[in-house]
Amino acid sequence: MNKKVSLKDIAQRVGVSTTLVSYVLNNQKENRIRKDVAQKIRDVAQELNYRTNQIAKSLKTKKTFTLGLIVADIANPFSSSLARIIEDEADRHNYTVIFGSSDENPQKSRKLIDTLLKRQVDGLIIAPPDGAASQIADLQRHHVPFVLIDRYFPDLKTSYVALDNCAAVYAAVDHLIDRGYRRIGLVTLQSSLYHMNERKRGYLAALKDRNLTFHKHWLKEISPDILKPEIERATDDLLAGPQPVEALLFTNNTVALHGLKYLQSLRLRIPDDLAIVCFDETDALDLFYTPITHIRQPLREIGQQATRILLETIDKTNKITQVNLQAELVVRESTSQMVSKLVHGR
Amino acid sequence: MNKKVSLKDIAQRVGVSTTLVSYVLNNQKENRIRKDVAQKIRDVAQELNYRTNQIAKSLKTKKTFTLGLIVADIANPFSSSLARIIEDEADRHNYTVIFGSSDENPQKSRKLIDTLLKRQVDGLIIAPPDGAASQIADLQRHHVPFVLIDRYFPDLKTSYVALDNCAAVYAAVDHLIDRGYRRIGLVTLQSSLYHMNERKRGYLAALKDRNLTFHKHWLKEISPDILKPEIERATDDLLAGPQPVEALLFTNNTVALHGLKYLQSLRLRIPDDLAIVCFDETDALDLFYTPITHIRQPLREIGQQATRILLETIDKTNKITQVNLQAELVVRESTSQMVSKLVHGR
DNA sequence: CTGAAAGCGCTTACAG
DNA sequence: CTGAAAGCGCTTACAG
Repeated sequence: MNKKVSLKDIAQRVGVSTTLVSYVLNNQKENRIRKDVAQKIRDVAQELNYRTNQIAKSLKTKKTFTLGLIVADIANPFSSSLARIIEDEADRHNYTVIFGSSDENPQKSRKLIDTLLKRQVDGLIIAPPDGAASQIADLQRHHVPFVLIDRYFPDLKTSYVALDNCAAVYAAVDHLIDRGYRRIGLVTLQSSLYHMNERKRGYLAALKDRNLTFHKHWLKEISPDILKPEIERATDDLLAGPQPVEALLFTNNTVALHGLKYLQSLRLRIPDDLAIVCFDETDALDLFYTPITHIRQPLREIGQQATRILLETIDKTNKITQVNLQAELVVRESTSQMVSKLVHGR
Repeated sequence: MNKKVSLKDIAQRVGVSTTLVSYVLNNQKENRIRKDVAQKIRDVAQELNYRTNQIAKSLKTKKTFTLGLIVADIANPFSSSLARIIEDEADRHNYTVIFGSSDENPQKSRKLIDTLLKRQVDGLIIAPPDGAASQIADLQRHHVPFVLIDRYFPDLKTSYVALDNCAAVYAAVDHLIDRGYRRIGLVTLQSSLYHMNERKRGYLAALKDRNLTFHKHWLKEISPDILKPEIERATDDLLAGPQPVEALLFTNNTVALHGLKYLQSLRLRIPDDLAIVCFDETDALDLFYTPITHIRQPLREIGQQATRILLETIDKTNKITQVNLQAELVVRESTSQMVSKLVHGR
């Protein structure tokens, strides 16, 4: 790269001090600087194609205007949609974002936090993986500005923006019951993360409140490592036997994707053979032949609020803000009123 | 945040110079430094939880170990999949990545380049929007290390990693003709970007080489701003009249998504009523009731090669590398052998 | 209205 | 084997 032009270069060219150049280019002390000198400085800066060295500026001001974002996997549409919203909101405040994917792995997440902190990001937005509670507690202890998204640790008093996952699933199950379904299965991920437990809790609570006895084989907890085969086996199980489930709820977009794919291959008729609700809204859902009832997270709200809260925290460091948002149940044909099995063969 | 600990803090605590601390922590001059002193320094660094200030280091070394990535839209799975691959490859070389979305807008792309350069990224990976040729030429003139991905400007001698788009579409159309289809439509985006033109060119060349006369109403060029209604109208057009098309090719993932959605709503039978080929592979495709023949880009290759080429360029600045990769046609049921219209009503 | 100087937290050529 | 000192490119309190 060509030697970059610095304040000093401009100063020499104009015949003033770097102090003055700095003031002018930062629009400071405008009333105390001679108009013609200021203009000359601007002209030369323009002419030399000057570009602030943000690194040098940051070293001095101790502010990088950079945010660190740690998601589970930027290739997952849930993460990348959030990333886009955060990017835009950050940009609105002249912040830039560095991202990293943790792959739900606490070692990776720890390494990412370390890397980002070395780079002096002004704050972090983190979707923490299972097992990251201690790292988060560390951040807190060292007064690093951060806000959690999507997941959080109820034992830790930190800022976060998350969904009321229990209520979201509760509403979905309630809806299924309203529509006449009684044997309702849940396919979810094995995880000790709070948000996943909440989804399970919402399911159980809804069944209970409607006086449906829960059969434990209706609840399938899948290992994330061998997602596909396990989802297929779980689905087979749920549909086997004399009392197959009549409705199925998938608790996130990955599970839903593989689940729906498998149902497709089984040539099951939705909702006649099986009603379906999916957690998360994805473009993919639209291509399924039956429009799918799904739980829509307010992604824009999550991303924007997280960014704003983080920026506030960066300014005055002691505030903790916790935001719980409500999901929206988007009702489509995959949960139409149940038709008795004896009749539906039309 | 707590006052961060610096080399000086460690030096004072141990009673040595910062010089020594710097050498030890960077594993330099190891043979010249007393083992016990080195150990003591390491211990104290550990104890104080020291973390290098990468900003200060960068200012001195003029290297940030940061890459800038400009994609069209990080929320689009094509971009985010590439981002993930680039992230991993960069990480393998201890680089971190800052990203930004240009929304196919040259003003945004220019602003992003400016922001990233101010932040002293060591190099850029860019999927340039239509109209960005001059900015790219500027980068080149100022010897900024960069490599283009997905798109490039044939008039500019720059590094890039891209697909042989013409061959990709040619092969797809050829395949359709092999399978008995004669009236083949193309739905693509209005764009003067080379890669999009190449897709069109591949389509026309394939028809020509197989002696099929091209009817210009088979080629629909859609405005990206009003994608959905235009795709619907284009599809209607192509299917109307006494000579509707028998097969349709969508030239990218966004067009494909909207196109398939619309076909779905029309309750068209694929491939009986219409054969389909989509450009780009997405999870979404798997949910369509007929498995879709599609053009698969070697995303891993694109992302990894782009990253590696950029890192090479950063080291020795004068090299230009241009990589053209071949797509793979993944044949599925949406392009099964054509059945004569008179017979297919079984 | 303007500038000399210190300092942000590192690295590193040089001297001893 | 170790350290004093200069310098990366900025900002800014202070002096005039």
